[in-house]
Amino acid sequence: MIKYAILGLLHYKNMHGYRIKKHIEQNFGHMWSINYGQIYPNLKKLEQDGLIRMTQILQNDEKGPPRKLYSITEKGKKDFAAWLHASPEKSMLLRDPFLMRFVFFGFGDPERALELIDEQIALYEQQMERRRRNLKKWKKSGGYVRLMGELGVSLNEMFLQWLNRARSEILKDKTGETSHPSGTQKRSIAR
Amino acid sequence: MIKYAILGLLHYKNMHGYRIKKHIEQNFGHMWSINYGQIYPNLKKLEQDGLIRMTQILQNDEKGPPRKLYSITEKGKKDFAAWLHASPEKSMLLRDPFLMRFVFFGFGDPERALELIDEQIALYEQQMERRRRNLKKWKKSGGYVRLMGELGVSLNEMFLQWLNRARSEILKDKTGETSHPSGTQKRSIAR
DNA sequence: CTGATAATATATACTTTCTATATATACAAA
DNA sequence: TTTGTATATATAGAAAGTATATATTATCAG
Repeated sequence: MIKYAILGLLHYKNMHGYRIKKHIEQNFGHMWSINYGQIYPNLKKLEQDGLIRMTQILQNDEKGPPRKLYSITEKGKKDFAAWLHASPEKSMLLRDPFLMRFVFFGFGDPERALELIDEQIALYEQQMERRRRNLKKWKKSGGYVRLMGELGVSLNEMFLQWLNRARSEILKDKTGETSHPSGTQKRSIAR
Repeated sequence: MIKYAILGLLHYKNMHGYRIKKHIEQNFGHMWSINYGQIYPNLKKLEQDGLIRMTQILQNDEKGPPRKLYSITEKGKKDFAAWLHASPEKSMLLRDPFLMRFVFFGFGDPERALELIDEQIALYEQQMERRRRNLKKWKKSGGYVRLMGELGVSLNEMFLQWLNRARSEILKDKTGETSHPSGTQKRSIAR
């Protein structure tokens, strides 16, 4: 999929790897983060396959080594268009080391569970501000990119609400019935 | 992270690979889907590291080849507990081939974009039913697992709302100003 | 002016995750 | 008897993600 993120960005303008990473993080980087170790091998492969081409090496006028500017080829545009109009094969994938812990909190210390929830709340409140700021920038720009930004804000809001609800439920359970903590899992998995 | 999903599940009871996959999908499989190609190599590695142990080979009373039952060791429990109480290193990752297309819909055919959105709406309405059904089962079970199920439902609801909003906005844009489609991206990426 | 630090940029080795496919067992149906 | 289907394990290979090395230049401290 990184392949198509790169091909898509090169529709806007010619870019070098470093810039591509910045754009990926700023545009659909709400829930995405990418690495140089993913960018450069992909650029190499795409060039080998003739989907992109290195057009020029720019001497960096600020600092650092020269930039390798890539542009998309006709073949690349065709490949991208075919992908864009195809029905997505796979569905949404959400992976979160916090949520992975959450389902198992019943095996751990409820105090620590609450601490970790508070960490998450703080983290996503911070992120919320950043996302709202970015949204203002996108208000002017193309519809799809703006809508994507709005999804990021909605997701963040929903998650914060859920975290707060979880927090108060666990707190209630802990103080209310210390002898029968419903959070203590034994064989409570659905079959 | 799959490592800890396996170690976590083995806290409930001894299991074989096939059963572990089913449980992963049914418990936190809202946004997760796992493959045998991820299960068996992990079981192998965990056994080598002494975190789990193959306790018995059960002759399958239904059909198919014998099952290899694994149990968690003391070392495994210690490793799991340390992970459970640690602050998560990385943050939420959302990867979705539909959303990846969505940000680039401006480079494609708006008609097709609407079709793909409708596909997603149909898909998530189906999923919504399944999730609500599962939620009823979890009402009885442990707090954390149930809360996790509720997150799945909230996420699904929010996403469906967003899809419908996106749908009507794109439709409005298309019929309203055919000469100035705001969906047509040129250089509308945030810097 | 020399050396340390920081920002820009590319590159590669390695690990984990994911996909695809092969193999074995047994029951049921055609 | 072959074909299909459900159960179960296993492995090869591709894609994604992490960690780290290297090069270039500006800036600032000593």
